[in-house]
Amino acid sequence: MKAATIYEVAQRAGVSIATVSRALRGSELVTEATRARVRAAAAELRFTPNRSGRSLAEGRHAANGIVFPELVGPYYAEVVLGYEEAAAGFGSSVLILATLRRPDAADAVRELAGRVDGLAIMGQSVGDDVVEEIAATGLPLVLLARDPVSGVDTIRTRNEGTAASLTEHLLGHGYRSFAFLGDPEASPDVAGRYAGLSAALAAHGLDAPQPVPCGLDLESGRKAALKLLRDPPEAIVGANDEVALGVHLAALDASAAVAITGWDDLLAARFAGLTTVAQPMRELGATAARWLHERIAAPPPKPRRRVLPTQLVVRSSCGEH
Amino acid sequence: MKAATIYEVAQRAGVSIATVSRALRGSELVTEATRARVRAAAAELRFTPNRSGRSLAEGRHAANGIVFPELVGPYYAEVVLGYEEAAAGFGSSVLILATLRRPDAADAVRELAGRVDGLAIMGQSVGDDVVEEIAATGLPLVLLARDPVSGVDTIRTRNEGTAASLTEHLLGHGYRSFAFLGDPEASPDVAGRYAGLSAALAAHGLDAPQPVPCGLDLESGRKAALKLLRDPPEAIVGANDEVALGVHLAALDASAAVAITGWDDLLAARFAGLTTVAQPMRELGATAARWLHERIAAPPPKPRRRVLPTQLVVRSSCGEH
DNA sequence: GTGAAAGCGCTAACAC
DNA sequence: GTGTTAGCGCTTTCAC
Repeated sequence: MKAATIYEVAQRAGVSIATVSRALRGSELVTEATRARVRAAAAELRFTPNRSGRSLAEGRHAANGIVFPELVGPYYAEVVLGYEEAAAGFGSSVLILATLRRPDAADAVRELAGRVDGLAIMGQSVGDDVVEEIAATGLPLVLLARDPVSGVDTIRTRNEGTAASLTEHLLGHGYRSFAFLGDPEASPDVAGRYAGLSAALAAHGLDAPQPVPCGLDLESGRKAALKLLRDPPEAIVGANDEVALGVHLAALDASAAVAITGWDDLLAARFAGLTTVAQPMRELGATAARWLHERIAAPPPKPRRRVLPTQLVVRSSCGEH
Repeated sequence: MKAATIYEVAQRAGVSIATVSRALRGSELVTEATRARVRAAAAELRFTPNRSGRSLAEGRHAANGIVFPELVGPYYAEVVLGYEEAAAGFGSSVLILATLRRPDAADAVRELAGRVDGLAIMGQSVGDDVVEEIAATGLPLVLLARDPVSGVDTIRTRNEGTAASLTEHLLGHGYRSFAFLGDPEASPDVAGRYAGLSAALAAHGLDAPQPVPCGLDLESGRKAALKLLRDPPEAIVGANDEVALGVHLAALDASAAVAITGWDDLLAARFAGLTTVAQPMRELGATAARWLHERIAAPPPKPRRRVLPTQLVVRSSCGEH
């Protein structure tokens, strides 16, 4: 059953396609009588305006996109869902794209860019070169959890400050030997957390440990911990909760008593008793959608920057209280 | 900076728009020399074909959609991500839509239907009437985790059988008094789980408990448990992990010793030691994308049905082993 | 208030 | 091999 077009509705209602368009979109320039007739015809034909035709004529997509790196873990899902919720509130549909492991990630992002009125791009998804290229086309953009690119809006969550607080807390427990699991090179978030740790240690006259490069998933954390636990430090700071939970499992297996902290405050962290840092992930996504909406309506003169607050969540994994 | 059109590329390369189209889409009917010239012109202009124009001309969107009810919890996120991964593999973009709490959910789904070549619709999102209406337009559809609708593909996960196994396991622990938290009326999944519990109890000459209606989130589970724990049964079967984890928290608070089970095997379940049932959520989404792809290419004569296997995951929350 | 007609940017017949 | 041209379905002037 082919979808009905505006022509068929027009014919059935005995009017022109222009009138159908006006009637259905609530234009003032139509008698209520004609409008009713058109509505009836449209209903009978189950008419829904073809989106491509409409977009082409209007010159806009009424859709926004979000690009994120990974399919794994609750973190990105939360951001995406916050984004969707806000975008839907503005009447925009949402296109999602996960890039990691796709050899053609840049192409996929370019293609996506052609389907939307605005795009949110998260860290670890595609390089700054691609971001700059797309920004140059004039497409409204907002960067999430990644370093700013000239002229583009950026929203991040606080890393350094809270990492320092976290470190202070661990120092308060009396720990003096630390390990950091995560690769500062791989992500600005991780870099910020490591920097906060280093700064706080330095403030106490302690040297920062060499970071132990480690993927941001549970299994990577567990494996990295297996080695580390042969000669365990007093405290292990994971770059995120999944890593920390992996360490937690390894420590349980090895019956090792070591303080562990994470980052993100996943639901699982609560049940593992993991000391961690809560991030407003949903709000991160929602703010992105809102900024994009504003930028599409009226580009602000200057690119905006925002750092959302994060909060230390102390549980039992960092030691007795 | 306005996006370049095919006309500008054509002019710059000194060819017709048809040649540009052919050259860029890899048609055989173009000299390598012209192709190179066109490519160069396109690159200089940062040309990306306008998606609406292309869709309109091709009569397809090269995009699929997925509709799910809620923004909360890892369950839906997993399904969506499985869907996205598979759809991207087929060259389809993915549009997502969360319906719950939106008064205009049906309209949003209709609108989405007009943007895609195929649509996956999950349980609890919109009613069967909307599904039937959209199915009638001929749009390829696949239903996820919900009761079948005439003529439409459906994929579910096994509930009854595994719920019975779970119940047998609890009976094996010696428990004879049970409570079920969840509303069978609200979801076919919950209904199936309750039915499996009832059947297994009946097989042992036991009456099924009245289900305790309860939302599918942690807080609902916790609140429902608060009442229940005044006169606790030996075992509490939660309709999903979030509910069960809520019960778990309530039981900890009340220092109540009661067996608890969930459903979904969230990451948190592992750390709470929750006995639960693992569902192939990612595969659920991926299968949906695959079926949609197949149905768009060539509609199968009969609607397909599939029930994906689920697996009992025994941990400590159901008692000592 | 309503209709005719000109695009929006692209693909694909059809000519040459 | 390449160009011309007719749509794809819709919105929106411009006439009447």
